[in-house]
Amino acid sequence: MTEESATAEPGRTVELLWGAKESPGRTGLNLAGIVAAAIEVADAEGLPALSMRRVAERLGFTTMSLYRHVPGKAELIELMRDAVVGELDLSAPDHSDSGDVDWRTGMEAWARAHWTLHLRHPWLVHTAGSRRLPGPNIMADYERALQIAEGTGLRASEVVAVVSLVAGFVKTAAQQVHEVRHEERESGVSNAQWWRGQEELVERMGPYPALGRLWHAGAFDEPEDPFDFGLARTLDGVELLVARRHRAENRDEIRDVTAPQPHPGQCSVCGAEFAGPRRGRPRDYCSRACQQRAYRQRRSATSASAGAAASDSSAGNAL
Amino acid sequence: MTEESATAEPGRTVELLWGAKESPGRTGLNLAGIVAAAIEVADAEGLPALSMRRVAERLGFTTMSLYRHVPGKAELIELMRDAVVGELDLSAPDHSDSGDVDWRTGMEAWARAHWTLHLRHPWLVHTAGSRRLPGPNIMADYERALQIAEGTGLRASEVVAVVSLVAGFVKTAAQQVHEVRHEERESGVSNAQWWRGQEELVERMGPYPALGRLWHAGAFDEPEDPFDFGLARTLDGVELLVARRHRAENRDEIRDVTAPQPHPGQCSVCGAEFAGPRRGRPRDYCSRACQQRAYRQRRSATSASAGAAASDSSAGNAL
DNA sequence: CGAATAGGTTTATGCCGTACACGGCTGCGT
DNA sequence: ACGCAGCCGTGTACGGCATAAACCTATTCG
Repeated sequence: MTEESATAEPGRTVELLWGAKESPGRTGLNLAGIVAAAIEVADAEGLPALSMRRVAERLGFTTMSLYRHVPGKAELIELMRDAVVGELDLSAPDHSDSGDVDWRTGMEAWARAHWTLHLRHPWLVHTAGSRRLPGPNIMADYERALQIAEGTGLRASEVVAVVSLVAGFVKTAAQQVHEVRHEERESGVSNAQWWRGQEELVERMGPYPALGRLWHAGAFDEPEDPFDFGLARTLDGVELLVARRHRAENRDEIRDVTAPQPHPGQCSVCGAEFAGPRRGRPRDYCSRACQQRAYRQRRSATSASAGAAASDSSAGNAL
Repeated sequence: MTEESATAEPGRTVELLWGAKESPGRTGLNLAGIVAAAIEVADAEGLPALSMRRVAERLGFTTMSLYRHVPGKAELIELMRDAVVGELDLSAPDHSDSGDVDWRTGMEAWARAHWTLHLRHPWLVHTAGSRRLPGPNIMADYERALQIAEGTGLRASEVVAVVSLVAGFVKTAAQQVHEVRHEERESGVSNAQWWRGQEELVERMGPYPALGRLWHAGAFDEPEDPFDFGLARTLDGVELLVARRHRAENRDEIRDVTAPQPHPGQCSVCGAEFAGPRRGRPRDYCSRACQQRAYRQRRSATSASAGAAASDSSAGNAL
């Protein structure tokens, strides 16, 4: 998986990524052509099949000729990443209405755009996304995501974390789907067929009661769409945080002012709206059940993470 | 990166994973030793440094000797996966209290256990997790996760999706952290240092206003812990779904969750219209009798519906 | 006109996974 | 006791990989 990065001067690669002049009239090899050919190979045959040889052959040149234009394979992949991110449409920033409208629809659109990108270029999930030298397209895309996430009104560090979370989710979902697809292709057995074939196994060697129950309930016959399901949960989770923050803010304001108003509330656990008491302290939860849930949640949040988990930071990757 | 899997009979590998007898008295090479050595190499030097040669050297044998015990590298990695998952502690099933207590703390514990596993074995994120031939430890762990997720009371397909979501999140979070760590090691520059070095860049070539704002707000100096933050959001998202389901059930299935409805109601059992209370929670039933009918109905409806024809499906990976 | 330079090529090095043929050992049926 | 089969470790070899270094040739520029 390559893994090695630019051994030479970093200035060279930044020039490749950002300079991008490359007089277009030339006849022979050029950077754009190499990158395009590499993307074609990777799209068609996967990252492991991507080699300098294959790219050079496709272009009708010798292997080593590529090295006149690209420092090495790692940099080539970096260039490929930036190139495909350039396919994304960054338009529809916040065109109309109010300024910070609806971070959620924006975030969802961003996620879905990346999702289709991953479907088009399966090899993306196997690339590292180095913090070093993010190309211009990647930077623009990251900026876009941050702008959207800023609409949540969360703290700066949380905004960044939200973008990482959503980007990470998309990547994982793509990974999972491609895994299944890859195995289907390789074995010629569709996933459904495979699970059906496992029926005997599941039933016979069944010290797996839960798996058995779920299997019999059809969980694997009519599965949830992993992307839609996961994205909804993830954004719900973010939205809940946002709602809690807003509530906390508004609470202060309202309390300072003359309070008695029939407080319509929004449950800080399930988000449902409910009619609060007309006087007295406004309720936080729509039901005893949600109150209990919140308690458990609070309790579990106190447990420190066992792992060392270097506190050094970890801003890292968007795409 | 290998990518190829068992070209030979699949029966062989399943035997390796599950058979595991391997009379322990033998002096020479054995499967367990090979797997252990491979794990040591991968832990210490990363997956790309893992080669059959390196493993063999560490054991004092020739490269080809390994092939007497393992069909190939792909299978060796599969064995490594299963072996490290075996390190997990599957205890604390649902020891006490009521049956379905607190899926959330269970799920969080499961996630944290996997998190430390990924910190201990960074190469895990680069392995595929094939649906074929999951080893016994992986199966047991998956079963465990499903059991926990069943506590949500969600539908079968959703339970599976929840496990995939959480497992995927852990993997992604680990990936992001290892990426950063790897680059730090490689470049000798800590992440914080790097971002500080970017200050000029961000400011100078700043068509990145959001990035600039967040940077100045210290988002990258004191970032959120990506694991804790993401896990909380993810589980919040799931919990929201659970809460909504409970509310919907209690309220009797239909009816929009967000619409509290004006007071005059229509009995959801007999359909009769009736005048509801002028304030407080609107009633769902026109009479105590209908309420009771609904209860009985709900109780008998516990029987699961049989899954129809199998669609494409996409169950996939846990770990 | 001479020299520098950019672009493409050739050759070589050292990794990698693994196919294949071989040899020594051990145990079993005769 | 003998032969033979099977297991286990070995040696050699092949094709593929990234890439370092030297080389060859036009074009360009002083």
